[in-house]
Amino acid sequence: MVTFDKLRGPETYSLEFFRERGYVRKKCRICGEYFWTVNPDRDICGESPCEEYKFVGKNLARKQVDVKGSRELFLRFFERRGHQVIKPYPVVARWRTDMFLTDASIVDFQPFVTSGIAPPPANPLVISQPCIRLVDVDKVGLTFGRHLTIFEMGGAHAFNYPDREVYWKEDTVRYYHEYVREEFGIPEEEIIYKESIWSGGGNAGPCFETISYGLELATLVFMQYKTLDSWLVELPIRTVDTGYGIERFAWFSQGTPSCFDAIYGRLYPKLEKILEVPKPDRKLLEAYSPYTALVVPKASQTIHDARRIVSERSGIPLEVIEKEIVPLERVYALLDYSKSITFIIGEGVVPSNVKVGYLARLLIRKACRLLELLNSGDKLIELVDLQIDHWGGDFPHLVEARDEIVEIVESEIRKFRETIQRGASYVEKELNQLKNKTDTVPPDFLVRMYDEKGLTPDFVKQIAEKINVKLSIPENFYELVASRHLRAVETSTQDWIKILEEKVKNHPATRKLYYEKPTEFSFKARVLGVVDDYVILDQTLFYPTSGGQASDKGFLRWGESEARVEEAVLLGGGVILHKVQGGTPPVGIDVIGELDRDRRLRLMRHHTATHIVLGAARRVLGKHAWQAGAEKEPDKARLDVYHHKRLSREDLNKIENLANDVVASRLPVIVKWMDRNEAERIYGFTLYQGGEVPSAIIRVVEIPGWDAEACGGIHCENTEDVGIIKILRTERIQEGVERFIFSAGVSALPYLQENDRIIYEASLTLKSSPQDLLEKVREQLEEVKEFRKKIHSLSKIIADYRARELSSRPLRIRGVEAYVAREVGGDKEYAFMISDKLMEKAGPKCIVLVYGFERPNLLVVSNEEAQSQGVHAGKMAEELTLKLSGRAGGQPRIGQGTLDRDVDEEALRLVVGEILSHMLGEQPT
RNA sequence: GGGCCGGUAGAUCAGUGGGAGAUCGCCCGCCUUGCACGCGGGAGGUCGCGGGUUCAAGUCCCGCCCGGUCCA
Repeated sequence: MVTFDKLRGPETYSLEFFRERGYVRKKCRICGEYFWTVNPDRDICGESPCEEYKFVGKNLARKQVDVKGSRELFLRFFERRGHQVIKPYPVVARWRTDMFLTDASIVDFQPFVTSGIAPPPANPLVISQPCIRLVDVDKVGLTFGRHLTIFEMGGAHAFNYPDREVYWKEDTVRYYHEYVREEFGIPEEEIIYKESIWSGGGNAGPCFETISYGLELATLVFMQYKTLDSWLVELPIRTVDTGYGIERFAWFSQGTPSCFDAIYGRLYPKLEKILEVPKPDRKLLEAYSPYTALVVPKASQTIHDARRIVSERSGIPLEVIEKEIVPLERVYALLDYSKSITFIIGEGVVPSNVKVGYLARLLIRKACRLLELLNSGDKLIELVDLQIDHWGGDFPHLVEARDEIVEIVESEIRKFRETIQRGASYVEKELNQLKNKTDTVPPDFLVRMYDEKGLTPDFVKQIAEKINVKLSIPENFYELVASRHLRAVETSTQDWIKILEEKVKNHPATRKLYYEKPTEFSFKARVLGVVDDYVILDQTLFYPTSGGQASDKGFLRWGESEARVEEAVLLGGGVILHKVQGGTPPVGIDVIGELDRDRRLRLMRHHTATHIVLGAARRVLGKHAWQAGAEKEPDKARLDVYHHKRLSREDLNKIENLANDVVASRLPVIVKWMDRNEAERIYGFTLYQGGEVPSAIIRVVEIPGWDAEACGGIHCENTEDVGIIKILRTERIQEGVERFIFSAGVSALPYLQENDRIIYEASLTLKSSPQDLLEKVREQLEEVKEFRKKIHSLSKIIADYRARELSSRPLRIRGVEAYVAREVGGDKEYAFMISDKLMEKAGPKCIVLVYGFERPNLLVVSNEEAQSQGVHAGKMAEELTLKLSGRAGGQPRIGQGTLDRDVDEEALRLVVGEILSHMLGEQPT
């Protein structure tokens, strides 16, 4: 074990090669880092931000290359030096659970190769890997292309095993030196090697950052440690991890003002048509560009600071920068974002609010906002199209996926627009309300808008300015957001597994008979151990819960005894535990294991059906319909897939039909163990629908011409064995993920029968037939509506009639008229109709109605004149219930309540009279 | 996975425990050569679903469904 400090000494970096070439070790007077140079007078390391770019506008390289040229030059150079060229991996790192996007070429080989679980596809190898990094997403453009969210990393990799050394530091540096000398003609005094330590993804090692003319062109990493807290532990496999900046070499070779000119130079005419941003004067750019080296993407340097520094050093006034450069920077960022979007969506990522989908959404929204600033709000699709054209030659999968990419990006833009529109009107309303009450907007308003409506502070401010509300964005805005999300850390529920693993660690891995004899249902095995209720055998046919397939159940028998197997559990070390009920067998004897045959067959059908449905979903919905999760039980299975909109009835029918076509086609289900690299080569990365598979040899389940997945499950031998696939229902479990719940073979029967029963009984109840049921239900609903209307109009007629009747015999007390009635039926609406009618006449009056069939309800209404004389309807209602029964309450105009016991009209008149006299007596007029 | 906001007429949304509303759209009529505007009238609602509290729930509480959004 060593510490990071130990790596900092000169001995780590001192090479024979440097001695040969006359390199000396110097310390940079600006950043204080050590670097190697052949020029003993040099005292600046040359890397940004210590020095400005020295190559802009100059023709320093032996040849000029674009991205493709740069990539080819790099690959061929190393191919000639014994490296095998490997095709690039996806930018979406689906083979890893610890990261979403491929952000370096070495990621392709982590963790399986670098940790020794699987061999590399070749050794040494060379690859040009598209990488996506979103850490500096907001600074893209400011550095004129030194930072990109998407770039190609030229990786020359050698994996050094204890028994096989390929090459290490000396050759790595020699290769680099040769490359820049021979291919680009960079003179030795301009090739600087700066010492550094690289650390990431749990690994670390010393490295050289190579610098020429102020630009870091490559990083040469010697990965040889695992990081453990602050300690470094030696790895058995030392990995040469070099990253050559393919775009940076192109930029340097062309000497253009920005890296974007080098990448997209020939695209500008088309681009100007789309965005209408005039290209600034080349002289201005060449004067400005070198100083963008001084911009560092750190929080300590605000965008404003950066602009001021560049303005001072370049002598270009801030106003000119704002007017000429800033719009261009936005165009640069848009080029970069739209390329990232194209690549991510092109690999089937569905924008959402979770995981990698969230990153895709973030990029699309940032791009939309930038386009709005350039008054080209609706041009993202055109940019994406442009990117597909531009990169389609080198990455043909983008062209194949064009329609899907466009559809998904369009759908996401639409969602964003809706969010913005909804949010804008909401903010305006809220702010207008605030404006009436106070001058200052409370600080949590911005946070609330961001959290609840997804509106950024600058957007809210924009709206506020429109309606003349002053508002300032707090410096610590994102901290305020974060503080809203403080919560308890989730606890691990896997502790019991760890305890069991500890208890069985001395047992050998259980032999998996279920793979050797997937069609057998009974077996003989020896009992190796018993832990609590768990039995350990030397071999087993019981398939343990894994890969979403539920465990087998059955019996263990020995002598006259037997125990029920409730579940089989696979532990980390490969030991399978059989959880039994009804006693455990003695250790050392032989037992007969017998599977619940019906259960196993149902599980097999559901597992094969899951692969078939996934294949159908991918064909109907698109290649983006990756599996997001799956579970197979005996009675049903569920499959979650990524998709950007709700499944329609039509999608569902298509998928169900297609799946059953495959069932009926009698396709064999082929299971084979394959070398990982070979399987990836033949089937591609769609193998990993179920997530990462941590081994060199993987089990591939293939339905020829339909689906192939790395899968550990037990399957039918032929698709026809599945019987039938019935999709029972679908759910949207979260944004961008749809769930299919389906049942296969005999398991589907109870669901179908239940549906039949419901329809049958519904038909019977409605005195209809299953065929006419739908029409009958519609008719009945119409009828109910009609009846409602009829009741309404009849109520009106009766109410008017009753009102006339009542108006002839009011109770008169001190000039106030009281109309009292016990209505035999009616509802609240009817009672109000009577009251409204009676109230049409002038004069102080109140109305007391008891109505309703089952429970007597009470309504008291008092008009303004009566109220002014002291007749309070709410209080009257309350007092009525006190004298009679029940409870009531209300306001001066209206009182309502319920009586517990019925009351006849005469008694009611009497009580109302009493209360009214009392009320009027207290406040005599 | 966790947090927060929301779901009321075809659309956009008000709604304070006590009678379900506004605006636009739709239909009819008036005005007009016609259209738009204007005027008058009308249709359109299981207040997401299910429980609970209450004399009384669109409104308060709980659960579920659906949508939005932020964080990991």
